[in-house]
Amino acid sequence: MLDKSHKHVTCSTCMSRSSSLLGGLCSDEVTNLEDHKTCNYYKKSQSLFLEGSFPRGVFCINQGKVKVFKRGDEGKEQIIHIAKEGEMVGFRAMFSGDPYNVAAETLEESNICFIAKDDFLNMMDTNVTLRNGIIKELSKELSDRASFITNMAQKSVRERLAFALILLKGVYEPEPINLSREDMANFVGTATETLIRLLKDFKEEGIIEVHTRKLTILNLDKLVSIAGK
Amino acid sequence: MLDKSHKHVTCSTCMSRSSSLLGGLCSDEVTNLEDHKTCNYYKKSQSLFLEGSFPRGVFCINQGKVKVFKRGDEGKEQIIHIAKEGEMVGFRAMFSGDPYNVAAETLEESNICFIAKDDFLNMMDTNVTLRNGIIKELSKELSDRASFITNMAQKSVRERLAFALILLKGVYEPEPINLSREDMANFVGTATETLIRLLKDFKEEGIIEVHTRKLTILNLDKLVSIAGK
DNA sequence: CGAGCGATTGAAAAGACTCAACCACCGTGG
DNA sequence: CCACGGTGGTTGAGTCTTTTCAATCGCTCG
Repeated sequence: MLDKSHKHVTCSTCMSRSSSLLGGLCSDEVTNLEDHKTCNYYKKSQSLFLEGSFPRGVFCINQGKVKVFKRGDEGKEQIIHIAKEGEMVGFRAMFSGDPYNVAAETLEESNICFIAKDDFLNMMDTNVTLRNGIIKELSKELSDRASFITNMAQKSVRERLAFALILLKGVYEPEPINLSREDMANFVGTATETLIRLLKDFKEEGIIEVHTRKLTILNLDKLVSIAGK
Repeated sequence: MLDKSHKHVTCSTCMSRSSSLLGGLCSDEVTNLEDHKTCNYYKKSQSLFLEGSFPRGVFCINQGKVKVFKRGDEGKEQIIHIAKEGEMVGFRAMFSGDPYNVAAETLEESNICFIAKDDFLNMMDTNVTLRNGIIKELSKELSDRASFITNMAQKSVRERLAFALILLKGVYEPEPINLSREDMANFVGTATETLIRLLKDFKEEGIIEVHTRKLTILNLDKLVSIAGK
């Protein structure tokens, strides 16, 4: 069970921070960060920010998972990314000055800290490591998305599902993967029914194991070979 | 016809530079840039860099067009972006330290300058405007790609083609759009035959006009309404 | 003039989606 | 404690879009 006291998360001892983009801060900076950040407990399915709204700061996930998604014409979500503990969410639009092009929402109960825009930009001005980390992170995501686009355009749903499960294995550590069928379909980019049928195939092929919502990968190698390059 | 003398492009008078990310340089910096950059004439279909190679610097397009693409499992190209005069190409991987995840190749004869990695990174260190411009650009592209992914996942080929033509209108200014059917298909993310059939539909609906390879948009509004949000 | 590549067309097959119905689990209130 | 209602999960059938494969056409370059 999660600690619901929002006062309890301190940056200096935060395991999520040390392995994140904010891991390179000196102790003064951490103290300063601690003074300026706020921390909140979120229930499942709560919104961090909406598409079209203007960014007021960045979110640091201390515990929990967050989906970042965009809605298509008919309102169907396309999940672009699933963020876990240690990741930061919502900083891209802060730099461009544009409103958010995506929305973010918790997938489970979570502890998430918030750093206001000005504070964060100040840190970036003074801390070269942080700045370079951010630039590197943006570049990496850009590269990931080029692959995502190519997969979406060229792979079959079966291949994409295999690929998605491999990614999800990294997000849900330790397993099992615990995601609604609809969210999983919206991540893979397919209809819920199609996703369910393919999961069934994988189950029959002994690749995965399923208990209600919870999914465990039994044969990663096979998934890798299905997913392709 | 293009000027094939690679010595002829000077940064200080370069119209492509002034409207680009490098528009904010002071005159000292421009002089310095001029000393360090090289400029080359490229024929159609020449490679700027390959997927998997390591970045040695950035490319500034003075004249011409460049496709940025990634190959899928079966070698089919997915075009991620088409860059025109004034755009810079190939800087993302430079920051992440990884090899290129995409390749770039000229679509027509082009004049393209090259700035070595160290020189560019030095400029970024000293010039806040440039640095912020880069961060902003990275963020913007990230946002574009979120939309690209969503379109790819949720729109029909017809809708995506309409969307692509609108984008291409912006790249090919003045029209006509002049792109091989295969490249266009690889941009839309479909089979060449499907693309051809849909172009034929658009032609019959009076939306576009086609002369061999050259394509002009007659009814932009209709394209917009087909493309959707 | 001929070779070759890109463009085009047709026909058939496959993959994925939609729609509709049904099931199963879970929390609620009687 | 159990019936009820609701949400999310599952299945089946039919349809439609898109792909694939094969063949033809037509321009351009040597």
